[in-house]
Amino acid sequence: MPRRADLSVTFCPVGRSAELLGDRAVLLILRDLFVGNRRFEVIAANTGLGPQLVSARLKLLEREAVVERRAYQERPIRYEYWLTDKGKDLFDVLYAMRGWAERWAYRDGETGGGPAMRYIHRACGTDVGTAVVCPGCGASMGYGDLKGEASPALKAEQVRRDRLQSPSKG
Amino acid sequence: MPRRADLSVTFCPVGRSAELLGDRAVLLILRDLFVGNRRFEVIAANTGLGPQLVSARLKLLEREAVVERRAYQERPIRYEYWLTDKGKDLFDVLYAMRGWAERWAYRDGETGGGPAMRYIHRACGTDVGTAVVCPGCGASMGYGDLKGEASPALKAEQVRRDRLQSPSKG
DNA sequence: ATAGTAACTATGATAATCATAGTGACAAGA
DNA sequence: TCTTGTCACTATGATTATCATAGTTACTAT
Repeated sequence: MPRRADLSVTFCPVGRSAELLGDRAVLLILRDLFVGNRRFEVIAANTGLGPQLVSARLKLLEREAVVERRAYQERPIRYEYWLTDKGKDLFDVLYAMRGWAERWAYRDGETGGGPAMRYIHRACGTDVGTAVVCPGCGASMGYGDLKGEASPALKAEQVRRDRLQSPSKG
Repeated sequence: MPRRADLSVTFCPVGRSAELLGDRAVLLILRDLFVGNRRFEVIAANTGLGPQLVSARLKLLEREAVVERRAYQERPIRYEYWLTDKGKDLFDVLYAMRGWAERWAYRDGETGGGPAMRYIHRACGTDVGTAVVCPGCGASMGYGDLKGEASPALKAEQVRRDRLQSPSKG
């Protein structure tokens, strides 16, 4: 990122968040981490970002204590990236972004009727739509309380991405 | 922005939002619009962004129907930028960003004890902290239901910014 | 010895951002 | 009329980030 005026160090909380979140690559990587994609190659493939960008952003997220690198095997040593508590607490932001997109970012019928991604409140089983408070039981919901399910259109896209990455398994 | 792979057209709702919101300038401009800064020069000064960037992003936001340009005077013709309904609906995202920053982005005592920005639920007068449901009356809150008040530290910073822009009024 | 896998790093072209300066249309005062 | 001032931008050239592509490292499996 280009060097910026020192207005970048601000007391404004939105400004502070924007330093980290005002970056497409960061948001896409966070999305993947929330969905459970923890490995470098998977994240790179699913976000469509080049490996240098993924590498740079994961390092940034680690430095910011949003993400934590854990070895999942020795010999050859391989790592996964896990959200920390600080990272998991970004769920509300991503969930709000998703809600806005569901309401505004699709043309009619583009997703085949329903939302692009459905969320079910684990505790009571209701489809929460884009609400932040469960319309079924009234509980407020955070990370872990919701189970996401991709629409057929989104699932199909994910399969296409996998094919692109490993054509041998076609 | 550099040309990207066509993975940018995705069915993933977070991905769609990220196309617009994954940009520091966009987030800072939106913040200003939510705070009530609607004029070009004020936005440029308060965000610390150059006029070309502000110009480019306002055009983008207008194209995306998030923002609407309205003349506030003829001769000489001058414009203000107003959030549309689609724009106002981004409040939840910015509010979630603010909440995360309040919880994680400040060192102890940096803001002088309290939050950088306080929000009061207009309907019942309680300080909502970083909650999405009013801890006083239990109502869920959106744009317009909350009144923001900057902490002394943040206010001081805004004054400094004004001084920078118009030193004559020092 | 060869091929494969996962997590990266290196390179050069392209594109975005920055600081700074300038433009156009008008108003207000000397 | 001439100068100064205001607001909303546009223009320019240097700097920096991103992209596509290729290569590296360290192993395992055949």
